[in-house]
Formats: sequence, structure tokens, C-alpha cells
Amino acid sequence: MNSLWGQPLPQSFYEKDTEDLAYALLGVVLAHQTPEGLTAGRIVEVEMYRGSLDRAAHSYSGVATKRTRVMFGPPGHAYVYFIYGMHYCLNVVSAPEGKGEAILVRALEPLVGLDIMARRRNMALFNPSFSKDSQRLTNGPAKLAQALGINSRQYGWPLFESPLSLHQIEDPVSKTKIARGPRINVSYAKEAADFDWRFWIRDNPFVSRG
DNA sequence: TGATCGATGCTCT
DNA sequence: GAGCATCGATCAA
Repeated sequence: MNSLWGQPLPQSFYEKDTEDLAYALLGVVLAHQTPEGLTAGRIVEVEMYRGSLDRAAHSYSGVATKRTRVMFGPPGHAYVYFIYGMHYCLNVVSAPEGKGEAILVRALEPLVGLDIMARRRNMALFNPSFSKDSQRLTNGPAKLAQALGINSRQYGWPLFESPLSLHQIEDPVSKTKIARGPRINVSYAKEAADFDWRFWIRDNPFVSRG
């Protein structure tokens, strides 16, 4: 737990419809306390995945497997998966329990521990005063996982009581400042490929694709 | 600035 | 055995 922002958001925060939670997550701080130090960033882009409604979701079959087990569990837990042989991605499990719905965190605006993030990302020449470099730290789901030190060890962690936590440090982002559109790299998912289930803070330079 | 493509290994069929 | 909720290097313009 870290003392910078006090208590993390309680489990009740996650007990809402998945689309409402996707909106609510924008502007929230994701923090990870490790022996290396604290790294944290503001969520600026997410995608939602909706179980058996959604051909693109890992939980589409409706059957919990070893990989997807936490997606079907109670909300507020971390669903971390391994992809393309080398990358990890972080999802926030949402309600209702049993549906297999979750929200992929696609981009952060880095706030704390940028030096640690740069080291983990092998950006040796990182210069915090050069904004183009700081944008490259966390503007993609696998990038932010690497920058925050997230991998299979964090699978299933409760985000309301673990070293990986979410914090509300500002008023919720107004819907008028939020853009939405189709998700990235799900063209195989037939009708679900066209769903506007990606949400991002409009004009924010840290999103993966504006 | 944008398109293309290889790396790399787990998951599910 | 095929495919993948990605990234970064490379090449063309």
C-alpha cells in the first residue's frame, strides 16, 4: 500500500455495469508499490470486453479456463494475460460476477517513478524533460505493464487491497471529454469488431492512438 | 509519417 | 498446430 494517495478505491467501486466502470476508470491513478519503488500513472485509455456477448473476449466461450478464471470471479481483481510470446497486459475485472467481463487498461499518463519505468522499459537515455520520451513509457497495454512491473505474478490480485491499487485523485472525467471508438486489433471478432468499446480521454497525448 | 514484418511462447482447438 | 486484446525496427517516401 502507498501513502501518497491514501486508501485505494474500495471493492464497491467496481460493482457497476462494465461500461459505467470503463468511463469511471478514466482519470483514476493506477499505482504499483514494489521493492524498486513506487510507479504510478493516470489511466487515459481503456477497452471493455464483455464475456459471452463479445467474440473478442477471452471469456467468450462462457467457460472459465486456467487463464480466464479470474475474469469470472468477483470484480476489482487484476486479470493479467501473456500475449505474442513476450508481452503482458492488465485488465480490471468488472461486475457482474460470473459474466467474464473485464476492462483492458491501454494507456497511462505517467506520474510517479518515471526513472524506474524507463529502466524497466530499457530506455537508458530517457530524459524526463523530453515529453516525447515520457509518452513512449506507457502508451500501450504491454508498455504500461512493463513500466509498472506487472506480469503473471500479479494475476488475480485484489486492486482494493494489494501493492497494485487504484486511487481517485481528481473529480471523475466528464463524458464530454471522453471519446469512444472501435477496439484495437480485434478485426477477427466479426460483429464485435465494430463495437465502440474503446474509451479514451480526448486529445490526451498519452493515449496509444488518438 | 506510415506501412510492413519478425520476434516469441502460451492458450485453446 | 494455428492464432494472438503487441511492440519496435526497418524501409519507403
